[in-house]
This record gives sequence, C-alpha cells and structure tokens, in this order.
Amino acid sequence: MSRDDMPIGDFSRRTGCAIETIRFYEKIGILPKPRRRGRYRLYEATDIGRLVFVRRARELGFTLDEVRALLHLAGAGAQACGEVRDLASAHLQDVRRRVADLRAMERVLTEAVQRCDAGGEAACPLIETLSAA
Amino acid sequence: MSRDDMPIGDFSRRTGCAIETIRFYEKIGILPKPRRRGRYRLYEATDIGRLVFVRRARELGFTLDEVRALLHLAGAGAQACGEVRDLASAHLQDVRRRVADLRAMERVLTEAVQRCDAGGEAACPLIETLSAA
DNA sequence: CTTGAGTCTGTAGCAACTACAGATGCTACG
DNA sequence: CGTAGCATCTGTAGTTGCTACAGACTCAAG
Repeated sequence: MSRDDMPIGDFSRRTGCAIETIRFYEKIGILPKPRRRGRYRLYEATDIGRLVFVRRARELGFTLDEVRALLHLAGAGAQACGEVRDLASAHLQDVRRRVADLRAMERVLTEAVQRCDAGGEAACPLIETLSAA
Repeated sequence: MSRDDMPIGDFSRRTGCAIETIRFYEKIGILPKPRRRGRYRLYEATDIGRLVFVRRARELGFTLDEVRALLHLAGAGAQACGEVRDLASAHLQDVRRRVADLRAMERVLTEAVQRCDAGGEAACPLIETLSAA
C-alpha cells in the first residue's frame, strides 16, 4: 500500500541482484517472504538493506550458511561482535589458504609458460610438467 | 591376462585418486573404459600415467574440459605446444584474476578484524562494513 | 558355511546459483 | 474489443567436480 512498494524487477535493479537469485534467497530463507499483491511480490525500500548486506557478504566470500549466521548476529546488535569477529577471522584464514593454493598454481603455470616462450626444448614444457614422475 | 593387471582398488592406491572418481572419469570420457574380467575393471601399469596427468592438471586448477583438451594435445606431440601454451596462459590469467579477487576480500576482512581487535568502536566494524552505504 | 573385503551399477546430494518452460497478469495501442 | 509485448509467476532441470550412499554380486580365507 505504501508508496515505496516496488515489484521484484525494481528491487533487482536497485540492489544489483538478479531476480532469480532473489527468489532463490527467499526459498532458502535468506530473505523473508515479502507481502504480495495478488501473486506478485511487493518489496519496500527498507528491504534493500538486508539484500545489499547479503550481497556484500557474498562478495567477501562468505558462504550462505555464514551469511545466515551474520544476519542473525547483525540483528543481535553490538554484543554479538565477538562472534562476528570469530566468524570473520575463520573465514579470513580460509581465504588465505585459497590464496596460497592459487599462488602455488600460478608459480608452476608461470614457469611452464616462460619455458615455452623461451623455446629450445624438445618436448612441450607444460605437458612435461604434467607427465613427469 | 598380463601380470601387471590390477583391480580398481590398486589403481586407486597407486594414483592417489579415489575409486569413485576413477569411475566418474570413465563415465565422462576422461579415462577410457578398461578391459574387464567378468564385471570387474582391469587396469594396466601404463594406465597410471594418464590418470596422474589428469590429477596434476586438476591440481593446477584446469577444468575437466581443459584437461580433456590437454590430453588430446599431449597425444598430438610437440607440434601442439603452441596450443598448450595458449590454454595454459589463458588459465593463468584466470588464476591471477581469482588471486586478485581473494586478495581484495582479504584486505577488507583483515581491516575489519583489526578494527574489531583494536576495540573502542560503538558498532561492530564488520557488520558496519556490510551494512554501510 | 559364513564372513569379510572388494567390487559393481545407479542414483542422489553438495554450493550457489542460472536457465528455462509454460502459465498468468497488466498496460498500451489501434 | 482485441492483441501485442512486457513483467511476473511456479516449478524443475542444468552447471562443476566430485562424494556418498543403497543394494547386489563375487571371491577367498577360516
């Protein structure tokens, strides 16, 4: 009824989140079921914050389960800060592990490509890298 | 019939690749269908190389489609080296993009956790980071 | 004879979406 | 009034690379 009600298309545009993803988040309980006009979902301006929060958390690499926990903690206010910190710091360790893994791949790949560009090898350096004992 | 025939369990142990994964690779055509004694698969020592190649490529982050291409090119010999190089270098760019993405996450997370540890803020720094306009 | 290990096929599950198919509704134009 | 063209609806299936069963079978040892 209020004048900042919007259909899902507008909500999608204003949050940068795809329509299908919004419905998906609703289905798995990340977003609450909105009011309806008939069968059409109606969102309010105040719903934007929650979805932007979710998208930011996803951009920082949190899983949807972690996002669920973060949403819960965000609702609990400042006294939940310790738990938030622990969650974030565990996730940070995970991110660092993944960086290390990718760095290792990068090293090996870079070396193989360089050896290839240098030329002068009988066999393909990358194929050798993959085949070698 | 030959004396280095082995059942899938031995093949799994000698390649470090899980039995289920071996059967999966066979199903999607990454590995050829082996001979059988009755209904049991029989692998030869010479099959080990191909699977090790696949596993190494996967450890370097190549997708199974790329692995398929690499296997094909490896069979073509040295004249395929240019194509291998291009494949590897495209993949390397992808790896670097992912490192950059993770580094960006790492920066934001590190800062939030540090601000949290420093204390003295009214609201939880990470929640603020996710909520802020 | 039974028990245990190994293997078999086939299907379902994970994460986090994405992409339809096919129906319905709403507005504008002629 | 008809219809064309959007937007939206529900529900299901696909993606990637495995992993985890369920339920059947084969085989050798004790």
